Amino acid sequence: MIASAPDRGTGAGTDTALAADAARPSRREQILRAAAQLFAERGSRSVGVDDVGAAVGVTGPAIYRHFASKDAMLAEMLLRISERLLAGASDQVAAAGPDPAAQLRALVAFQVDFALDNPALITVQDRDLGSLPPADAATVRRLQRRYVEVWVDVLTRLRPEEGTDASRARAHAVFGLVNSTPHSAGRLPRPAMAALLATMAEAAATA
Amino acid sequence: MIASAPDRGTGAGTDTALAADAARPSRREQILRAAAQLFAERGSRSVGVDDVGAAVGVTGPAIYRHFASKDAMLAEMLLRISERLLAGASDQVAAAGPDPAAQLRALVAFQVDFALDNPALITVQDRDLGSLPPADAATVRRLQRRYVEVWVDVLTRLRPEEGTDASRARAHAVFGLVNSTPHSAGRLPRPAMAALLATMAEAAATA
DNA sequence: ACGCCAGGTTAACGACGGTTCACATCGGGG
DNA sequence: CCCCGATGTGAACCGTCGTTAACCTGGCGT
Repeated sequence: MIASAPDRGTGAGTDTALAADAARPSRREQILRAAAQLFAERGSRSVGVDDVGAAVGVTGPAIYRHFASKDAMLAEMLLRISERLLAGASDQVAAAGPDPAAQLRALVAFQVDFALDNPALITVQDRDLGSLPPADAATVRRLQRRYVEVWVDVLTRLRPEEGTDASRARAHAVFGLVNSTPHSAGRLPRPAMAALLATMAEAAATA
Repeated sequence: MIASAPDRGTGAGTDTALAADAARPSRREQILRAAAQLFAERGSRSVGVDDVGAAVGVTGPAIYRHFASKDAMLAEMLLRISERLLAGASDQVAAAGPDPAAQLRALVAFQVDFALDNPALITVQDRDLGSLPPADAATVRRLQRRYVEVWVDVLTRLRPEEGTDASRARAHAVFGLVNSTPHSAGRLPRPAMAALLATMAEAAATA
């Protein structure tokens, strides 16, 4: 496997999902970002390796200097998102104190920000999971499940009279709500969009 | 050997929107339903014509006795959904009287029922639109836009202080919420699921 | 009884796309 | 200065898949 790009020391910069180094992203990161964009627009199976190459100014086969296969690209993409989401959600809950309502607000804000920052990844994640090699798909699904469980825990603590099945359905519904941003992109300024989604999500979660 | 397949054979949730003749679906309808199911599970590009054929007990090329091409299958599928949704929404609004709140409740109930009845079609519609020949894609998008506008009108009348952009974002968010049902399938009994989704959707729409 | 057509079948074709290969290039360390 | 590893290129390989072709068959109208 190709050696990973040199890490920026202690890397103080917060990276948005795929942007490991915003200033001068390695070719590898360029490819991942371009691929995410293309996959989101047309679906991973409709995007050729040549398309991805062209998007970063390189021919198709050059991709194989950085990734073992097209599937490996998709796998890394989805694994990163899942891990980021899970870690982020856990952090938010931990940082929000013991109040479930506060935890929910933190989770919603986190998910809204993530969705607005990474619409392409959001789209790819739930569209192309099935195009992953089974082993990777299983890993991603495990991570996703744990992410959902973070929400389910909070929601169940918030409304103990509902069962966990209802909480799970609620969680999925809230994801669907927030993740609708790729469909209504750009019509509203981002802060207004963030506020609107957060309001709607919290209302739905607690209705 | 199989002149006409046994009647209600396919156990899993059959999508009512594709069931033109529920009692004895024509081979053509069988194919559309099986294809919708497969497309929803694996994405249209990952499903071969042989797979669709096998799902209805024939070989791949037999499909071409009923459809001009694989694309034509997908096109008919998506055109039907879009038309059904638009017609249904228009009817609901017309039948709900002049009160925007009542109209919204009717729209929500309609969308929830449709999503619960046709999870496969819901999934295919927003995943495989891009795999459609451009002409068909344009038509579907036109129908979808008019469907959204039905919602936007109601939402804007309900909260005139918000602009239509916010209403549009709200509409998309509500669609995302309700259409999350394929992701949390079967955990709750259907009436409970319908009630939960309706409650959440109305709360989100009016928050 | 007969022929035709709707609907199937298998085999083959052709295009597309992922992947590999053999070869260029270039920049940096011994 | 030269070798080497990293990176990229164009050509070729090959499997998959949509589609077509040629042939079969069983039921139905006349």
